[in-house]
Amino acid sequence: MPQLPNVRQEQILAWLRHEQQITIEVLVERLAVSAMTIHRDLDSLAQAGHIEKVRGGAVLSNRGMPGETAHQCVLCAMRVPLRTTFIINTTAGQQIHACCPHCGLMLLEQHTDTDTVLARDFLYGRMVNAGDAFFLVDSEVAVCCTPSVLCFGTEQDAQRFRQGFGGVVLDYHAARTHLSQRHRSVLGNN
Amino acid sequence: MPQLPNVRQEQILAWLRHEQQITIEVLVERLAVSAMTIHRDLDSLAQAGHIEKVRGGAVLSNRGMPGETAHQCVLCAMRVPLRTTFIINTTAGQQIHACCPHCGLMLLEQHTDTDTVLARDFLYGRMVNAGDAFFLVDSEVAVCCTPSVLCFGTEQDAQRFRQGFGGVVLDYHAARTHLSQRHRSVLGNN
DNA sequence: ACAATATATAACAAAATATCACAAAAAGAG
DNA sequence: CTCTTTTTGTGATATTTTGTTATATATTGT
Repeated sequence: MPQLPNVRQEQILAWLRHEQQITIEVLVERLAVSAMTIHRDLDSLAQAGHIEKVRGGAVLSNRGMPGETAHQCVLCAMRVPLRTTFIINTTAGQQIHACCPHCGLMLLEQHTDTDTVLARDFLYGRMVNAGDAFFLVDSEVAVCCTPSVLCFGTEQDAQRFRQGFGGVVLDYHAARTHLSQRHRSVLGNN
Repeated sequence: MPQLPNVRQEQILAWLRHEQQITIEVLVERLAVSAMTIHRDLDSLAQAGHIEKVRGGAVLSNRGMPGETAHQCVLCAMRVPLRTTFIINTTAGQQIHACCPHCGLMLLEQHTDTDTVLARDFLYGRMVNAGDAFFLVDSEVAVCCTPSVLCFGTEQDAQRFRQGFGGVVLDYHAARTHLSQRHRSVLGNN
Protein backbone atom coordinates (compact mmCIF):
# COMPACT_ATOMS: atom_id res chain seq x y z
CA MET A 1 0.00 0.00 0.00
CA PRO A 2 1.85 3.04 -1.25
CA GLN A 3 1.60 6.22 0.74
CA LEU A 4 2.27 9.78 -0.37
CA PRO A 5 5.16 11.39 1.50
CA ASN A 6 2.99 14.11 3.04
CA VAL A 7 0.38 11.66 4.12
CA ARG A 8 3.04 9.46 5.63
CA GLN A 9 4.46 12.35 7.59
CA GLU A 10 1.02 13.32 8.86
CA GLN A 11 0.60 9.75 9.97
CA ILE A 12 3.86 9.87 11.87
CA LEU A 13 2.74 13.06 13.58
CA ALA A 14 -0.57 11.50 14.52
CA TRP A 15 1.11 8.49 16.06
CA LEU A 16 3.52 10.72 17.86
CA ARG A 17 0.74 12.75 19.43
CA HIS A 18 -0.68 9.58 20.90
CA GLU A 19 2.49 7.80 21.85
CA GLN A 20 4.80 10.67 22.85
CA GLN A 21 7.79 8.91 21.34
CA ILE A 22 8.39 6.61 18.45
CA THR A 23 11.37 4.67 17.21
CA ILE A 24 12.62 4.50 13.66
CA GLU A 25 12.56 0.75 13.93
CA VAL A 26 8.82 0.82 14.57
CA LEU A 27 8.16 3.28 11.80
CA VAL A 28 10.09 1.18 9.30
CA GLU A 29 7.87 -1.73 10.15
CA ARG A 30 4.55 0.11 10.23
CA LEU A 31 5.10 2.09 7.06
CA ALA A 32 7.04 -0.56 5.17
CA VAL A 33 9.67 1.82 3.90
CA SER A 34 13.40 1.98 4.44
CA ALA A 35 15.04 3.58 7.44
CA MET A 36 16.54 6.20 5.15
CA THR A 37 13.10 7.34 4.09
CA ILE A 38 12.02 7.60 7.70
CA HIS A 39 15.11 9.65 8.42
CA ARG A 40 14.18 12.01 5.65
CA ASP A 41 10.58 12.26 6.85
CA LEU A 42 11.70 13.02 10.37
CA ASP A 43 14.17 15.57 9.04
CA SER A 44 11.48 17.56 7.32
CA LEU A 45 9.10 17.27 10.26
CA ALA A 46 11.87 18.54 12.50
CA GLN A 47 12.67 21.29 10.04
CA ALA A 48 9.06 22.41 10.24
CA GLY A 49 9.33 22.42 14.02
CA HIS A 50 6.73 19.73 14.61
CA ILE A 51 9.02 17.18 16.16
CA GLU A 52 12.46 16.75 17.59
CA LYS A 53 14.71 14.07 16.23
CA VAL A 54 16.43 12.11 18.89
CA ARG A 55 18.83 9.27 18.35
CA GLY A 56 16.80 6.25 17.37
CA GLY A 57 13.53 8.02 16.79
CA ALA A 58 11.61 11.19 17.48
CA VAL A 59 9.58 12.95 20.13
CA LEU A 60 7.06 15.74 19.92
CA SER A 61 8.72 19.09 19.85
CA ASN A 62 8.52 20.56 23.29
CA ARG A 63 10.75 23.53 23.07
CA GLY A 64 8.51 25.93 24.89
CA MET A 65 9.09 29.60 25.11
CA PRO A 66 9.91 30.65 28.65
CA GLY A 67 6.56 30.98 30.31
CA GLU A 68 5.16 27.99 28.55
CA THR A 69 4.91 24.46 29.77
CA ALA A 70 5.83 21.43 27.73
CA HIS A 71 2.17 20.52 27.34
CA GLN A 72 -0.29 21.20 24.60
CA CYS A 73 -3.90 22.11 25.27
CA VAL A 74 -6.00 19.06 24.51
CA LEU A 75 -8.82 21.25 23.24
CA CYS A 76 -7.11 23.90 21.13
CA ALA A 77 -3.62 22.38 20.68
CA MET A 78 -2.03 25.61 21.85
CA ARG A 79 1.05 25.30 24.01
CA VAL A 80 -0.02 25.74 27.62
CA PRO A 81 1.07 29.05 29.15
CA LEU A 82 2.31 28.63 32.66
CA ARG A 83 0.18 31.42 34.05
CA THR A 84 -3.17 30.03 32.95
CA THR A 85 -2.53 26.33 33.38
CA PHE A 86 -5.63 24.23 33.89
CA ILE A 87 -5.27 20.57 34.82
CA ILE A 88 -7.86 17.83 34.99
CA ASN A 89 -6.86 14.68 36.85
CA THR A 90 -8.99 11.70 35.98
CA THR A 91 -9.76 8.81 38.27
CA ALA A 92 -7.73 6.68 35.88
CA GLY A 93 -4.70 8.70 36.83
CA GLN A 94 -4.51 10.54 33.53
CA GLN A 95 -3.62 14.21 33.41
CA ILE A 96 -5.37 16.45 30.91
CA HIS A 97 -3.84 19.85 30.32
CA ALA A 98 -5.70 22.87 29.03
CA CYS A 99 -4.23 26.22 28.06
CA CYS A 100 -6.65 28.27 30.15
CA PRO A 101 -9.88 28.00 32.16
CA HIS A 102 -11.88 28.57 28.99
CA CYS A 103 -10.62 25.40 27.37
CA GLY A 104 -10.39 23.60 30.67
CA LEU A 105 -14.02 24.15 31.61
CA MET A 106 -15.11 23.14 28.15
CA LEU A 107 -13.02 19.98 28.35
CA LEU A 108 -14.78 19.02 31.56
CA GLU A 109 -17.95 18.44 29.57
CA GLN A 110 -16.23 15.58 27.78
CA HIS A 111 -14.93 13.84 30.86
CA THR A 112 -17.12 12.21 33.45
CA ASP A 113 -14.34 10.54 35.42
CA THR A 114 -12.69 13.65 36.79
CA ASP A 115 -10.89 13.20 40.06
CA THR A 116 -9.50 16.64 40.80
CA VAL A 117 -9.47 19.85 38.81
CA LEU A 118 -6.81 22.49 39.32
CA ALA A 119 -6.46 25.97 37.90
CA ARG A 120 -3.90 28.67 38.36
CA ASP A 121 -4.90 31.81 40.26
CA PHE A 122 -4.39 34.65 37.81
CA LEU A 123 -3.20 37.11 40.43
CA TYR A 124 -0.92 35.02 42.58
CA GLY A 125 0.14 32.24 40.27
CA ARG A 126 -0.74 29.47 42.71
CA MET A 127 -2.65 26.39 41.73
CA VAL A 128 -6.07 26.30 43.34
CA ASN A 129 -8.91 23.81 43.45
CA ALA A 130 -11.07 24.81 40.51
CA GLY A 131 -14.21 23.74 42.33
CA ASP A 132 -13.61 26.36 45.00
CA ALA A 133 -12.40 29.05 42.62
CA PHE A 134 -14.21 31.92 40.91
CA PHE A 135 -14.06 32.71 37.27
CA LEU A 136 -14.25 36.09 35.62
CA VAL A 137 -15.83 35.63 32.21
CA ASP A 138 -15.80 38.19 29.39
CA SER A 139 -13.45 40.67 31.01
CA GLU A 140 -11.43 42.87 28.71
CA VAL A 141 -8.22 41.07 29.64
CA ALA A 142 -7.72 38.42 26.98
CA VAL A 143 -4.53 36.50 27.62
CA CYS A 144 -5.47 33.26 25.92
CA CYS A 145 -8.67 32.05 24.29
CA THR A 146 -11.91 33.98 23.95
CA PRO A 147 -14.29 34.44 25.57
CA SER A 148 -11.75 35.34 28.19
CA VAL A 149 -11.98 33.34 31.41
CA LEU A 150 -9.70 34.19 34.33
CA CYS A 151 -9.39 32.21 37.54
CA PHE A 152 -9.25 33.68 41.04
CA GLY A 153 -8.83 31.92 44.33
CA THR A 154 -11.37 34.12 46.12
CA GLU A 155 -14.59 35.76 45.04
CA GLN A 156 -13.32 39.03 46.42
CA ASP A 157 -10.30 39.06 44.12
CA ALA A 158 -12.50 38.26 41.15
CA GLN A 159 -14.93 41.05 42.02
CA ARG A 160 -12.16 43.57 42.48
CA PHE A 161 -10.62 42.63 39.18
CA ARG A 162 -14.04 42.99 37.59
CA GLN A 163 -14.34 46.56 38.83
CA GLY A 164 -11.48 47.51 36.55
CA PHE A 165 -11.86 45.19 33.61
CA GLY A 166 -15.52 44.26 33.47
CA GLY A 167 -17.05 40.85 32.87
CA VAL A 168 -19.08 38.65 35.12
CA VAL A 169 -17.93 36.62 38.13
CA LEU A 170 -19.13 33.02 38.28
CA ASP A 171 -18.37 30.10 40.53
CA TYR A 172 -17.26 26.74 39.19
CA HIS A 173 -20.65 25.30 38.29
CA ALA A 174 -22.05 28.54 36.97
CA ALA A 175 -18.97 29.02 34.79
CA ARG A 176 -19.29 25.53 33.37
CA THR A 177 -22.92 25.83 32.44
CA HIS A 178 -22.45 29.36 31.18
CA LEU A 179 -19.66 28.34 28.84
CA SER A 180 -21.20 25.22 27.46
CA GLN A 181 -24.54 26.93 26.89
CA ARG A 182 -22.80 29.77 25.19
CA HIS A 183 -20.85 27.56 22.82
CA ARG A 184 -23.92 25.57 22.00
CA SER A 185 -26.15 28.56 21.42
CA VAL A 186 -23.69 30.13 19.03
CA LEU A 187 -23.59 27.00 16.93
CA GLY A 188 -27.36 26.82 17.00
CA ASN A 189 -27.70 23.09 17.55
CA ASN A 190 -30.91 23.07 19.57
CA MET B 1 11.02 -2.36 24.96
CA PRO B 2 13.70 0.00 23.77
CA GLN B 3 13.91 3.43 25.28
CA LEU B 4 15.19 6.41 23.39
CA PRO B 5 18.15 8.04 25.15
CA ASN B 6 16.46 11.38 25.61
CA VAL B 7 13.30 9.73 26.75
CA ARG B 8 15.30 7.84 29.30
CA GLN B 9 16.57 11.08 30.74
CA GLU B 10 13.05 12.49 30.81
CA GLN B 11 12.00 9.38 32.66
CA ILE B 12 14.72 9.90 35.23
CA LEU B 13 13.53 13.47 35.72
CA ALA B 14 9.95 12.33 36.12
CA TRP B 15 10.89 9.78 38.78
CA LEU B 16 12.99 12.36 40.51
CA ARG B 17 10.09 14.77 40.70
CA HIS B 18 8.05 12.14 42.49
CA GLU B 19 10.72 10.68 44.69
CA GLN B 20 12.95 13.69 45.38
CA GLN B 21 16.06 11.56 45.20
CA ILE B 22 17.14 8.47 43.36
CA THR B 23 20.14 6.16 43.46
CA ILE B 24 22.19 5.00 40.53
CA GLU B 25 21.67 1.43 41.68
CA VAL B 26 17.91 1.78 41.33
CA LEU B 27 18.21 3.45 37.96
CA VAL B 28 20.47 0.69 36.65
CA GLU B 29 17.83 -1.82 37.60
CA ARG B 30 14.79 0.08 36.36
CA LEU B 31 16.29 1.10 33.06
CA ALA B 32 18.33 -2.01 32.45
CA VAL B 33 21.44 -0.19 31.34
CA SER B 34 24.93 -0.01 32.80
CA ALA B 35 25.91 2.29 35.62
CA MET B 36 28.22 4.14 33.27
CA THR B 37 25.29 5.05 31.06
CA ILE B 38 23.38 6.33 34.07
CA HIS B 39 26.38 8.40 35.06
CA ARG B 40 26.44 9.92 31.64
CA ASP B 41 22.71 10.60 31.70
CA LEU B 42 22.98 12.28 35.08
CA ASP B 43 25.95 14.27 33.86
CA SER B 44 24.00 15.78 31.01
CA LEU B 45 20.93 16.40 33.17
CA ALA B 46 23.17 18.15 35.66
CA GLN B 47 24.83 20.09 32.86
CA ALA B 48 21.40 21.31 31.80
CA GLY B 49 20.73 22.38 35.37
CA HIS B 50 17.83 20.02 35.98
CA ILE B 51 19.41 17.92 38.68
CA GLU B 52 22.33 17.82 41.02
CA LYS B 53 24.58 14.81 41.14
CA VAL B 54 25.32 13.54 44.58
CA ARG B 55 27.43 10.59 45.47
CA GLY B 56 25.51 7.46 44.60
CA GLY B 57 22.67 9.17 42.82
CA ALA B 58 20.99 12.48 42.14
CA VAL B 59 18.53 14.96 43.60
CA LEU B 60 16.33 17.57 41.99
CA SER B 61 18.05 20.84 41.42
CA ASN B 62 16.47 23.44 43.65
CA ARG B 63 16.89 25.99 40.94
CA GLY B 64 14.20 26.12 38.34
CA MET B 65 10.80 25.55 39.84
CA PRO B 66 8.19 25.92 37.13
CA GLY B 67 7.37 29.58 36.98
CA GLU B 68 10.79 30.66 38.04
CA THR B 69 13.72 31.63 35.92
CA ALA B 70 17.25 30.46 36.53
CA HIS B 71 18.24 33.89 37.81
CA GLN B 72 18.44 35.31 41.28
CA CYS B 73 17.39 38.83 42.11
CA VAL B 74 20.51 40.93 42.50
CA LEU B 75 18.86 42.98 45.23
CA CYS B 76 17.01 40.47 47.38
CA ALA B 77 18.62 37.18 46.24
CA MET B 78 15.19 35.70 45.68
CA ARG B 79 14.80 33.48 42.68
CA VAL B 80 13.22 35.51 39.87
CA PRO B 81 9.58 34.61 39.16
CA LEU B 82 8.81 34.50 35.48
CA ARG B 83 5.76 36.70 35.73
CA THR B 84 7.43 39.67 37.37
CA THR B 85 10.82 39.57 35.67
CA PHE B 86 12.64 42.87 35.56
CA ILE B 87 15.82 43.18 33.50
CA ILE B 88 18.37 45.96 33.33
CA ASN B 89 20.76 45.91 30.39
CA THR B 90 23.88 47.97 30.93
CA THR B 91 25.89 49.68 28.23
CA ALA B 92 28.67 47.26 29.11
CA GLY B 93 26.43 44.47 27.90
CA GLN B 94 25.73 43.12 31.36
CA GLN B 95 22.28 41.85 32.30
CA ILE B 96 20.97 42.52 35.79
CA HIS B 97 17.94 40.55 36.87
CA ALA B 98 15.48 41.62 39.54
CA CYS B 99 12.63 39.58 40.97
CA CYS B 100 10.02 42.30 40.49
CA PRO B 101 9.64 46.00 39.62
CA HIS B 102 10.13 46.85 43.27
CA CYS B 103 13.65 45.49 43.37
CA GLY B 104 14.32 46.46 39.77
CA LEU B 105 13.50 50.11 40.26
CA MET B 106 15.58 50.20 43.42
CA LEU B 107 18.50 48.61 41.60
CA LEU B 108 18.40 51.33 39.00
CA GLU B 109 19.61 53.79 41.63
CA GLN B 110 22.89 51.89 41.79
CA HIS B 111 23.53 51.79 38.05
CA THR B 112 24.24 54.83 35.95
CA ASP B 113 25.19 52.98 32.78
CA THR B 114 21.77 51.53 31.97
CA ASP B 115 21.15 50.84 28.33
CA THR B 116 17.64 49.40 28.28
CA VAL B 117 15.25 48.43 31.05
CA LEU B 118 12.57 45.81 30.56
CA ALA B 119 9.73 44.69 32.78
CA ARG B 120 6.99 42.16 32.37
CA ASP B 121 3.43 43.37 31.95
CA PHE B 122 1.52 41.88 34.85
CA LEU B 123 -1.65 41.29 32.86
CA TYR B 124 -0.39 39.98 29.57
CA GLY B 125 3.00 38.55 30.47
CA ARG B 126 4.83 40.39 27.71
CA MET B 127 8.09 42.19 28.26
CA VAL B 128 7.67 45.94 27.88
CA ASN B 129 10.01 48.90 27.92
CA ALA B 130 10.02 49.97 31.55
CA GLY B 131 10.48 53.61 30.58
CA ASP B 132 7.12 53.60 28.79
CA ALA B 133 5.35 51.46 31.37
CA PHE B 134 3.18 52.38 34.36
CA PHE B 135 3.60 51.04 37.84
CA LEU B 136 0.94 50.41 40.41
CA VAL B 137 2.47 50.90 43.83
CA ASP B 138 0.94 49.76 47.11
CA SER B 139 -1.95 47.81 45.70
CA GLU B 140 -3.29 44.97 47.78
CA VAL B 141 -1.92 42.38 45.37
CA ALA B 142 1.45 41.36 46.77
CA VAL B 143 3.02 38.72 44.59
CA CYS B 144 6.65 39.39 45.44
CA CYS B 145 8.36 42.04 47.53
CA THR B 146 6.66 44.83 49.47
CA PRO B 147 5.74 47.53 48.94
CA SER B 148 4.01 45.84 46.05
CA VAL B 149 4.88 47.24 42.62
CA LEU B 150 3.11 45.89 39.54
CA CYS B 151 3.96 46.75 35.96
CA PHE B 152 1.43 47.55 33.21
CA GLY B 153 2.05 48.35 29.58
CA THR B 154 -0.60 51.06 29.46
CA GLU B 155 -1.77 53.63 31.97
CA GLN B 156 -5.33 52.54 31.34
CA ASP B 157 -4.63 48.98 32.44
CA ALA B 158 -2.90 50.23 35.56
CA GLN B 159 -5.81 52.51 36.42
CA ARG B 160 -8.36 49.79 35.89
CA PHE B 161 -6.43 47.44 38.07
CA ARG B 162 -6.24 50.14 40.70
CA GLN B 163 -10.02 50.43 40.77
CA GLY B 164 -10.21 46.97 42.18
CA PHE B 165 -7.06 46.64 44.22
CA GLY B 166 -6.10 50.17 45.26
CA GLY B 167 -2.68 51.78 45.24
CA VAL B 168 -1.30 54.60 43.18
CA VAL B 169 -0.35 54.63 39.50
CA LEU B 170 3.01 56.14 38.65
CA ASP B 171 5.05 56.39 35.49
CA TYR B 172 8.65 55.25 35.30
CA HIS B 173 10.33 58.31 36.77
CA ALA B 174 7.70 58.94 39.39
CA ALA B 175 7.92 55.32 40.50
CA ARG B 176 11.69 55.49 40.81
CA THR B 177 11.71 58.63 42.93
CA HIS B 178 8.76 57.44 44.98
CA LEU B 179 10.46 54.18 45.87
CA SER B 180 13.89 55.53 46.63
CA GLN B 181 12.46 58.34 48.79
CA ARG B 182 10.33 55.89 50.63
CA HIS B 183 13.16 53.51 51.41
CA ARG B 184 15.36 56.34 52.53
CA SER B 185 12.74 57.95 54.71
CA VAL B 186 11.97 54.71 56.49
CA LEU B 187 15.60 54.19 57.34
CA GLY B 188 15.79 57.79 58.51
CA ASN B 189 19.05 58.74 56.85
CA ASN B 190 17.47 61.89 55.50
C1' DA C 1 45.71 7.45 60.14
C1' DC C 2 44.92 3.24 57.87
C1' DA C 3 42.81 -0.29 55.42
C1' DA C 4 38.50 -1.86 53.40
C1' DT C 5 34.77 -0.71 50.72
C1' DA C 6 32.07 1.89 47.69
C1' DT C 7 31.61 5.09 44.10
C1' DA C 8 33.35 7.95 40.23
C1' DT C 9 36.11 8.78 36.10
C1' DA C 10 38.91 7.60 31.98
C1' DA C 11 40.04 4.99 28.01
C1' DC C 12 39.01 1.84 24.71
C1' DA C 13 36.40 -1.50 21.83
C1' DA C 14 31.94 -3.01 20.20
C1' DA C 15 27.42 -2.02 18.81
C1' DA C 16 23.93 0.93 17.24
C1' DT C 17 22.55 4.69 14.60
C1' DA C 18 23.09 8.58 11.30
C1' DT C 19 24.71 10.56 7.05
C1' DC C 20 26.38 10.67 2.39
C1' DA C 21 26.53 9.64 -2.52
C1' DC C 22 24.73 7.49 -6.17
C1' DA C 23 21.59 4.50 -8.75
C1' DA C 24 16.94 2.71 -9.34
C1' DA C 25 12.17 3.56 -9.30
C1' DA C 26 8.13 6.33 -9.45
C1' DA C 27 5.51 10.33 -10.61
C1' DG C 28 4.44 14.31 -13.62
C1' DA C 29 4.74 17.29 -17.70
C1' DG C 30 4.63 18.01 -22.39
C1' DC D 1 5.85 7.90 -25.24
C1' DT D 2 10.00 10.59 -23.73
C1' DC D 3 12.06 13.62 -20.82
C1' DT D 4 12.45 15.79 -16.39
C1' DT D 5 11.78 15.93 -11.53
C1' DT D 6 11.00 13.82 -7.27
C1' DT D 7 11.17 10.07 -4.20
C1' DT D 8 13.22 5.91 -2.55
C1' DG D 9 16.65 2.23 -1.53
C1' DT D 10 21.44 0.47 -1.08
C1' DG D 11 26.00 0.25 0.41
C1' DA D 12 29.93 2.68 2.19
C1' DT D 13 31.46 5.73 5.70
C1' DA D 14 31.08 8.67 9.75
C1' DT D 15 29.29 9.58 14.26
C1' DT D 16 27.23 8.55 18.63
C1' DT D 17 26.14 5.63 22.30
C1' DT D 18 27.10 1.92 25.27
C1' DG D 19 29.52 -1.51 28.17
C1' DT D 20 33.86 -3.20 30.11
C1' DT D 21 37.98 -2.88 32.31
C1' DA D 22 41.29 -0.41 34.72
C1' DT D 23 42.37 3.39 37.61
C1' DA D 24 41.38 7.21 40.65
C1' DT D 25 38.79 9.31 44.30
C1' DA D 26 35.81 9.47 48.15
C1' DT D 27 33.55 7.32 52.33
C1' DT D 28 33.37 4.28 56.24
C1' DG D 29 34.86 1.71 60.17
C1' DT D 30 38.51 0.59 63.25
